[in-house]
Amino acid sequence: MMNEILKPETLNIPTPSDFSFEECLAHLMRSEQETVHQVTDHSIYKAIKIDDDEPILFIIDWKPDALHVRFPFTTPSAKQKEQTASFIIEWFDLTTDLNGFYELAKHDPILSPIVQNHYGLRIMGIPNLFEALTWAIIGQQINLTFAYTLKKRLVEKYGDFVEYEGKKFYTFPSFEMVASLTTDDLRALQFSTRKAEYIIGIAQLMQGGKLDKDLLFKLETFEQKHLYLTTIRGIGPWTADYVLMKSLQESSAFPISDVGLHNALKKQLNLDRKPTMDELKELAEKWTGWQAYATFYLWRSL
DNA sequence: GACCAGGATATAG
DNA sequence: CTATATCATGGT
Repeated sequence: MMNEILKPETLNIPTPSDFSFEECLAHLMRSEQETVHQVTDHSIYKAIKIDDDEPILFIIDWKPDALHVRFPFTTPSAKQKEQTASFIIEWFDLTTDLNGFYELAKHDPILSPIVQNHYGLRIMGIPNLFEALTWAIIGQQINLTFAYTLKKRLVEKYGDFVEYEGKKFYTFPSFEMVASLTTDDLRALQFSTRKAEYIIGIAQLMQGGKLDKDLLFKLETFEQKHLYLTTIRGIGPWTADYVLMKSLQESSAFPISDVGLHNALKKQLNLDRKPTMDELKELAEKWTGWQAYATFYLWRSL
């Protein structure tokens, strides 16, 4: 049909009934310095690479009950459409059934009000494993504002981009690119020497085929994945949990030492101090299987 | 001007 | 094994 040909390439991705696009948007808009996506007037703009090709830009809008995806810049192949769809499904964690978590939260005085305020929020992931690892390492022990500054410098210097309507849309730097850098290259962006070593080391590990998502997926248990990650230099318990939560969709991942988590609990429990490790463990017992969602909602409460 | 940031490691005791 | 210094710099 004629208008079938003229119709721009689009993609429709159904969303669950308890999905809140606005809550997810609020998460994506939390930093002015974000460089790997942009939100304008309730539309999300993002560029990704598929098969190491040129970046593909897509725009996501939401209308009940689906995400509508446009490709303004390219006419995507069937494969590109398919990969974009899988990326978005992972990004918004659309396959997780949240009923278990919401049921649990009803009986939890800490989570209950947060879930009410942010109902429909899903864990916004970082499907790209190298990006998740790098972002976690950047965020170690520094405030989020500075972390975003460092990420912005890295992305704008070593990422690729496409231009659309006068704006640049960056993809996160590839591990191949970062594997070829020296620590001085990252020191120039004000990374600490240690973090530069960690990030380049991980990039080289990935380039050598010794670390990727498939490899982690093949490990049977959560503990095995966690152990595999923490044997890598620069990846401690917090980073492993953060990455398992944001990139591997492990709902049991629990960055228990996270400062933001501590501050959120301090606020919710009206404490004049941060919770102790014993208190954290006791609270989290009720969250078994949903620690990642409990953490993500607590972060949101800050 | 301390002190803390979405920690991890190297080194010392 | 546990304790402590170190990292780089922005925000408070």
